[in-house]
Amino acid sequence: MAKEAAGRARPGRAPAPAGRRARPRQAEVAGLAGVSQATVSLVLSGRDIATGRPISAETRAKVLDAARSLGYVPDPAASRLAAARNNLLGVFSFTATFPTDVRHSYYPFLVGVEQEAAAQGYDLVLFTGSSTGGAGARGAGALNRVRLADGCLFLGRHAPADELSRLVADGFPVVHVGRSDEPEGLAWVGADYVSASREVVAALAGLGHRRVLLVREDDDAPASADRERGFLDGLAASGLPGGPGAVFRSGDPRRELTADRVRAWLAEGVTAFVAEETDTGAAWRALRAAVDGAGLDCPGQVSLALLGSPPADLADGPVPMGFDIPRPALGAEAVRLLAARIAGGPAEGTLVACAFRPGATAGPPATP
Amino acid sequence: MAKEAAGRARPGRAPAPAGRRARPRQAEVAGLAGVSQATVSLVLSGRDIATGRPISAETRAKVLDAARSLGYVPDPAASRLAAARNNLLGVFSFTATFPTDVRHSYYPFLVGVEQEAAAQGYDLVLFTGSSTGGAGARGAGALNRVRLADGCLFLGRHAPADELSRLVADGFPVVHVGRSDEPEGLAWVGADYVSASREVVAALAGLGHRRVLLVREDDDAPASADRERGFLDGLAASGLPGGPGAVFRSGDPRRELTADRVRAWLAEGVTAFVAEETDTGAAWRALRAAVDGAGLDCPGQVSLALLGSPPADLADGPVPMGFDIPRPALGAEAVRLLAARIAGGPAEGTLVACAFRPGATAGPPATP
DNA sequence: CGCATGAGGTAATGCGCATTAACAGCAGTG
DNA sequence: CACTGCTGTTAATGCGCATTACCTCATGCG
Repeated sequence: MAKEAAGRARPGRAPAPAGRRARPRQAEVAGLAGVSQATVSLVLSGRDIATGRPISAETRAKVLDAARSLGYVPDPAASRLAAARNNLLGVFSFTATFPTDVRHSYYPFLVGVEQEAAAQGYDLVLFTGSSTGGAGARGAGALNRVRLADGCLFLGRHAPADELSRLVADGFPVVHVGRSDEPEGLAWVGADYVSASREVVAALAGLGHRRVLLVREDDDAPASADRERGFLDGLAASGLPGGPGAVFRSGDPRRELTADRVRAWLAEGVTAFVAEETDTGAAWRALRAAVDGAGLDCPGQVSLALLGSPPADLADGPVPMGFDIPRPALGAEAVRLLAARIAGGPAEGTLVACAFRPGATAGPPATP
Repeated sequence: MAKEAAGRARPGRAPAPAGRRARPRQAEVAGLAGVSQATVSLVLSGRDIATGRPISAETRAKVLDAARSLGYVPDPAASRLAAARNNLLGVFSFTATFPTDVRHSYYPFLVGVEQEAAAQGYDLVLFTGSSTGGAGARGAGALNRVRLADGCLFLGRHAPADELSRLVADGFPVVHVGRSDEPEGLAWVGADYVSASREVVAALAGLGHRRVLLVREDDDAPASADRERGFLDGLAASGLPGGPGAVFRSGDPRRELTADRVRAWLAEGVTAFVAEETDTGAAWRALRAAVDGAGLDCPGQVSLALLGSPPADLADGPVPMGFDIPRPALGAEAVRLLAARIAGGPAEGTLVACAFRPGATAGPPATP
């Protein structure tokens, strides 16, 4: 190449967006220290020692002095470009509820996610519109935005399997928070609803209950299926009657959960009710409303349990028997798994145990 | 491997960190579409229309199809390096408290930030370790990480002015949530504590109170200073006695806020107390404890007001007179300002009004 | 017919850093 | 004394994208 220093207009960058200048680069540090840019990079990144690259103490000192005196700070964009990774983890949520509700289920995860991400040296990218179910989450290919990060966490009961499978197939590191078999090869961390639900039934059986009924929503998320399975397992383990008659699906307008219906169940010998928790808390609300409507005393005349934590707006009532989902722990575990996947680890599923909560809504069955 | 092409061994990057499948780049999109990388860049950035570059509709379509089918997404680091922008907004917090506390002050902002960011077409980067005061926040130059984003929001009462001023001086777009004069030229959005506090005092004066006392923490954040100023302004406007005697700084062990002290003030003619809100809620807690300890009825014997919203764990008590900080609105406004700064706008300060809350802790003064 | 004009696109370049082959010096060996 | 093995440093290269100078065709026009 010939005439450069001459008056040739050169392509490439424009003359710098006014105001943004003055940041010293490694090249300038190198000039001041009288070494090459490569040496500066080696010294400043400490890669000289780590990789057995020998750099004399004298050179090190010169470079460090020069860097300090110029106030050098590395440009993260450049570092990340050169290193082919950006230390960014994505967070994307499919929970389509308004922010006020989301606050209660989404944020506890985030607490754990953030702590563990910090521990692993990652920053987080929140894909906007995802937690609010807004425009950002819509449209085919919207999920592709997440490829910007080194890997991504997905939250929510109903993940779009087809969209996800594309990412998984491409080998993009993905971890779903919540058990999921849908896209083959998807890594996930989930709460162990089966064991936890079984434990709740066992506790009720231990109190003397012989007929227990599950109220669940008419919705087929894995989380609901797991609770039902644990519930039925628990009945079987305690020798109690199971089968379809032990499960009531609410949500259907023709099968409303009314006070009358509750009275009818009691007449049939049911002494305890178990509701599943979801992000809306609908099943638990309906159950409580029906029991209150029937004027029943709890736990005097009827025992109640909730397979999860009560929604925040019902927090003032008596603490229900049930279990707590360790959301921060789940978030942290998800980050660990994701970091492992980014490093080339396998796509496995992990269950995290829930904590049993005795509560104050269950007692011995009433003797008629 | 046989010497490819020209047989020259080439330095530069290693052959990609095993397992990490390369994200599609513009070059691959170009290959699939049968055009050059430059064309892809032009089409995908929409720069063709904006700058009057002519690109045929046919070519546009080919490029867009290819990009979609490959799931192309631009590399933020590369965009940033080449063009100095990547549609990412940073969020960094200096509030160094444990997550449980943070939950109540940090998250409401985030709700507004996320909504507005989505509206403006930005995704968010949460710099980890910042809100938890963890490793990520430590060390000089830790703030430099935020340069990855196009601009950054800073939250927290005590921003390190020296670190921030470097960013500001370099022309990096920064907005602080909370009024701040510290680094010259720092843009901020803040709640109008002065007006809101004045309004609370006016309300008390309107009820007939003639001596009102402010309980504040021994801490010199702008937010505290503003409340005090509004309080004193309010006293003056209503012709009530102000001066240092109207303000009590708690926090000092020798000046504890005790029941006895409260009784003494009442004897001196004080009939109402105002406490400032901070992230810990210490002043309000201390005041309530002292009043309760003195066995005083509120609002029968003494009126109370809180310059802010009550901490979540005290939410069950009577709603205090005071004002609510519109945190989501503040967050949204901060994003708008930041977007404007990125676009080259001025570094201004903006005040957002707080909503007066009548509450149930203030009434007419007791007649002795 | 010769040349300007414009449309549609491509080649070349660099952003700031990390990486590595290659080179320069310099002691020890056979 | 050529040769190998070190140690310390540098030149060259590319990461993925944005930018702009420069091509190549048609077409219009005096």
